[in-house]
Amino acid sequence: MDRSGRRPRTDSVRNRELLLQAAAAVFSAGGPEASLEAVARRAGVGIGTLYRHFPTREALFEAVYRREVEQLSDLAEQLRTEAAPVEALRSWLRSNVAFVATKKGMAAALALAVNKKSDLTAYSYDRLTRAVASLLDRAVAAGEIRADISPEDLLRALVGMSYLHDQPGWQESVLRLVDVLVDGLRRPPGPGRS
Amino acid sequence: MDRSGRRPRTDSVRNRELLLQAAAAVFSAGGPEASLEAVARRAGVGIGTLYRHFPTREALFEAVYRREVEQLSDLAEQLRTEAAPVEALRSWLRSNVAFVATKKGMAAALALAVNKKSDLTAYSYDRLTRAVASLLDRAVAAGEIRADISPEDLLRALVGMSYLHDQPGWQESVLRLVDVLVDGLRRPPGPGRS
DNA sequence: TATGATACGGAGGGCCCCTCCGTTTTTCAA
DNA sequence: TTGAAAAACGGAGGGGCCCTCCGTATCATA
Repeated sequence: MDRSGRRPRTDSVRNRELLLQAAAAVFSAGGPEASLEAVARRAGVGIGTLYRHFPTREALFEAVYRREVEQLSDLAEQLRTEAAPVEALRSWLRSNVAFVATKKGMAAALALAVNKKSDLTAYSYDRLTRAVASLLDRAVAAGEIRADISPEDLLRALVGMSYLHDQPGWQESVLRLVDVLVDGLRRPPGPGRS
Repeated sequence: MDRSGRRPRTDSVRNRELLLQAAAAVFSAGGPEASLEAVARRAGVGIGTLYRHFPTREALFEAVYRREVEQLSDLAEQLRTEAAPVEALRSWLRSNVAFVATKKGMAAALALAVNKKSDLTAYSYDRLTRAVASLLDRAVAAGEIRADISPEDLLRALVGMSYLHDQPGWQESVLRLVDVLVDGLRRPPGPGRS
């Protein structure tokens, strides 16, 4: 704690910055070598220094992401005054997708093993894709829903929406989202954006 | 390999089954104690036996999940002949949500640290939720989209949809799904299911 | 410059991953 | 029934990572 009026030590400030940069680099690369010890090595500081600055894995993650999150927050503010309501919403959602794109490697690195699923999904997704495809194709053939969404896309959207929820009652919200998604599928590809 | 006509050893068959049951139990519980060594301990076999039956973490995961995946696949076949097209699709999607509910603990366990995000999301989601809420509220106020979807739900849906994609070109499919989602939001809460 | 406050580094205990190989169990033929 | 070959078992052990602890080094102030 720096309750006193003392200035923070310069080496402390410098090391904190070094650690943040190293963490961004190491985590973005992802993979198994994304350990906290690797971050410390890359920053050129001892492991103890890393833990003093960021007591938990999550603390480090949060510090690195904070700036980017604020960027997205600012973008929303900007869009709110510069675009029509629905288009502003759509535009922000789209920016968020791009944001996740550049940073998902980092998220995977934090999960330590998330990106190892390529072999797993081979069987599971193939099987489930066939299942959903059989339903999707029939609905499309009946002319009741749009035809430009693939079963893979739909499946991933579904699993993804379920995947991140943790609160009690999350199932209700996912079911509501499923209804929205289906409503969206119902109309033919409308006058899209831009 | 058992290229010969020899019967498989009974202890081998028994241990394989013990391991599958132990893995389901340990992984469902999730948490940090979901190590492969814990699975072996619970099954009452040596760690070497586990690795002989399931050389990789993914092999064990796949074996446990195979039955449940096939169950979902069968359900689709059944629905295909017993319900109207769109309702069959919706119904299957909903069953899938329930399926993920019971098994997400296992998925988290395999990722080793995925469930540690509760503290992380506190800040990040709060910030991003405010951002999306500002846009959502305005669109709702303008009467252009339905009002029963919370910003939290929308955000999680979005992140989730992005989260599971790995193939090149995944961004396009996510963007397409975002369009579907928005189209779905556009109409007022229609004549929902059941 | 002296000194107390602050930060640094890395050794070390614990847990886990995965491999390797001596030991035990099982199958099958005689 | 018996015994030898085949198959499977178990766990020690090397390596890596997590995180803590504390003696040492550095910095801010007087």
